[in-house]
Amino acid sequence: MTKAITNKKSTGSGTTRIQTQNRQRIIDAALEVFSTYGYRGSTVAQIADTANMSKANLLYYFRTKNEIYLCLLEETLSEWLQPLTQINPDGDPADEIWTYVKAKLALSKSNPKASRLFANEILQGAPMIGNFLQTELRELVIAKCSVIQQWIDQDKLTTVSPVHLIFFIWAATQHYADFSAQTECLVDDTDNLFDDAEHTLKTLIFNGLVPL
Amino acid sequence: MTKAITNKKSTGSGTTRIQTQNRQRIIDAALEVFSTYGYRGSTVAQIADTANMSKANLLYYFRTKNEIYLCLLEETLSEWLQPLTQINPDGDPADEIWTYVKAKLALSKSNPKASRLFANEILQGAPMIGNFLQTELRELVIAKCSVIQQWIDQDKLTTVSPVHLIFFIWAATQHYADFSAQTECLVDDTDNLFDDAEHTLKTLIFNGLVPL
DNA sequence: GTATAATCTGACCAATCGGTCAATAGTTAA
DNA sequence: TTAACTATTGACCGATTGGTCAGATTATAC
Repeated sequence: MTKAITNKKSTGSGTTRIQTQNRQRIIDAALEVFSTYGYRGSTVAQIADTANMSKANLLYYFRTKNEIYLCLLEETLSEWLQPLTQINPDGDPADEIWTYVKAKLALSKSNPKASRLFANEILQGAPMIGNFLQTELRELVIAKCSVIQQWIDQDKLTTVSPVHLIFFIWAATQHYADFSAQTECLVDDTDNLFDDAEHTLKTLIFNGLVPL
Repeated sequence: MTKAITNKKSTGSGTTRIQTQNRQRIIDAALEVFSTYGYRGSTVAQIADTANMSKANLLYYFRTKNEIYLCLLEETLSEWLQPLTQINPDGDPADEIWTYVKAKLALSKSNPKASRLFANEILQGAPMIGNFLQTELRELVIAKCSVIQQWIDQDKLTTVSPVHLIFFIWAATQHYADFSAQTECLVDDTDNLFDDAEHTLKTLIFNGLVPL
């Protein structure tokens, strides 16, 4: 009953092997291009080149430039937000926050292009994911803010604005992906860049700059 | 001897009144457009429209799109970096750093477009200001890092990596300009956004999250 | 093998891109 | 007023944009 690997489409509603393969090649290329130049600054020809594919063939898999972009955003968004969902209200506040910071920092290191993709999208006023920000992301952030607020109420954390604490973590971690062209110019020891960032971040978040 | 206000160019090397006026109109429009769409995503027609000027006339004042962009970057860069130069080695460390943070936050509030202009440029790999980053900015950052390091050596600050501390301040402050499309979706009280950010930032930088 | 559907391509399209140019309109110092 | 220069424009250019399409090629099921 289960469809074997096949190229035929009409015999079922399934996706062929070549389709799966090529759509992924396109998405990979699109991430490369869109993350660097943003939506408007990228061209389908450039994406096709990067994917080693003719432009016409690319447009056989995705009907428009916009369709590629939306598909790519969707695929990447969940991965990017996953760490935030992992924050556990029942865990130790400092542990939970630090685990989150480390996860975000690791993502910035392992997938900087995803970070730059969103940075470009939001810089341009979030024309495509504006609705997502106002609904799904907003709900998630509100939920996690109330967790943080509870920790504060229980005197387990210093009094801060939860949402600004989250912004701050986003900014500090994604900075290393989004502005890597800059950081790599200014840091001597690029090998230990993320380790040094992690250490400095830990000190700031938990102890502050004032010596005890 | 001094040239009076004039439209004539041949009689001297001076700039006419209309030139000064229109070049400024163009630069203002270019900031608006480039900061939103980045260099490649922006068009000269769009800039001309924003400046209420015909495209041909715009290109009478700036010969190429690239010339507008470079001129705009140059005009904006010094303003953007000015606060960093103001850090005084002889001042009180905490005061100096906090003054810097407040100045950067104020700039993000008053001129978010400039922040987004640089963000776009660096996101795309700093193709135009790469050399500037490697020379002028690098020198300035190294100088200020050694100041911070001295403060640390004198036990006036907790041990952190100075350059990462600077990154951290840049990230946290510019975030509110670069990602305003996001923050405005997620924050309820947008009126006090910068005040709340300032307060949270102060707590984090100087006290950390762990209650005393 | 062969029929059928999936895959791929080059040629092509209208619209837009950055930029030029000759001609026109406006300004200014005499 | 006028002569000389500046400012402005619409029409236009070749190149590139996102996208279409008819037809060639390839893979698969039987």
